[in-house]
Amino acid sequence: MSVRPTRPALRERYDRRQERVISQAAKVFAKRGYDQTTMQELAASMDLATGALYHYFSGKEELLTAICDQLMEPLLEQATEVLRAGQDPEAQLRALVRLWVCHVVEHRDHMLVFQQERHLLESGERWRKVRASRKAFERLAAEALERARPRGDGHLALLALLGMVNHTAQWYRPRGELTPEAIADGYVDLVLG
Amino acid sequence: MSVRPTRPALRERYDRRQERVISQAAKVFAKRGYDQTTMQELAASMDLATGALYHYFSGKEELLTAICDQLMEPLLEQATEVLRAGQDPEAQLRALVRLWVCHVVEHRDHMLVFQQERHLLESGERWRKVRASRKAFERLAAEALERARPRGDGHLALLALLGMVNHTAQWYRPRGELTPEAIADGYVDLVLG
DNA sequence: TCGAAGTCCGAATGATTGTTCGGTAAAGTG
DNA sequence: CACTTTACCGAACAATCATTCGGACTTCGA
Repeated sequence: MSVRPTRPALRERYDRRQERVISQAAKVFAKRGYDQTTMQELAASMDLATGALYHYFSGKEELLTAICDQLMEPLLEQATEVLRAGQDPEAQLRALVRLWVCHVVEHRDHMLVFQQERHLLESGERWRKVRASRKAFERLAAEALERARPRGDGHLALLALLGMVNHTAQWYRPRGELTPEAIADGYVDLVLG
Repeated sequence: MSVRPTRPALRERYDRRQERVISQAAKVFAKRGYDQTTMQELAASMDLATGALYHYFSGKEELLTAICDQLMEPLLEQATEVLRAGQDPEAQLRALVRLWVCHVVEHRDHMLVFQQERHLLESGERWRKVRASRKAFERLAAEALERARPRGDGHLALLALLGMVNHTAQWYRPRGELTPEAIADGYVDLVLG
């Protein structure tokens, strides 16, 4: 039941496989829905028996939080990095939104699952970390936007930007005409007028 | 099992109660999630026994499609109305977005349920009508936007607008500072530059 | 007022499904 | 090579929950 190996040689493999399970789960959950996906389906989709999943996770819900963590943590980290670079405000905002859109696009399945199960976030100790990450990221975005757009009410602009970027997960297709960078630039253009 | 009364005097009451059940279901589903809500909980939340729900719907999934219909149909109808009025392009767009935001805000629960269960839309005969309504509305919005914003690539602007407006359901609170009209105008300002 | 139609009850049911667990094979370690 | 840890299997279990259904009560229409 979800016990990380002691032996160093196995630990790496364990971690790698665990991450693969998370990604695959995100893919299946995104397509079929979290509740409508049975553990058996999920296991079958990665050529495992149902019991095997419990080597990597204590249960279905932990799998869900893992998906959210795998989504939010690298984003928050990279965003902090970008804003530390200290370019001029508009360049910072553009860099942040580019990073963000790229992340959404690369983690489309994670995003869709996250949005589907948004109602779980509203309460429950288990979700504290995810809630905190989301809030922290939104604060970074708010500050970057405020600096790049000093006049006017930034509040609605921020909400609009959040809407655009998050919504991107719903329509973006890899073979589409727009690159993630072009999308991000388009969004920033809208928001900066 | 979901048989509409023959007698005129009862038909009205039946329809009224059915609508109330739909709205209440939207509320509970939005808060707890569709799959995580049991029929017993749902019935209890409206002081009914579980069996009573099957007077109005043949099953849980029909309740879900009813929520989507109750959301999409009046919107599509009113939108068509607004665009038929034939003002100048920008006024048309503003009117449409106002209508749209108001609708989202008044049917917040419906919207949240709709978004949660978006993955069901992707396939299944049962969802054809809902899919068609959504597509029809998006087409209206696209045309209105195109007319009001003749130069530039309207494609990304449309997607951005869809994102903003739909996302509104996630943060809007009745006691907030922004009125639906102010929100709508803010969105249009962003999109028209 | 009478019979039919409608409304709702709520316990029982049948199917589904998350999770457990005893066992087997494989791989690391000394 | 022993032997311990790790990886995985997959049938069985226990719990949950959508749906059914026979009946009690109410309202309508004539």
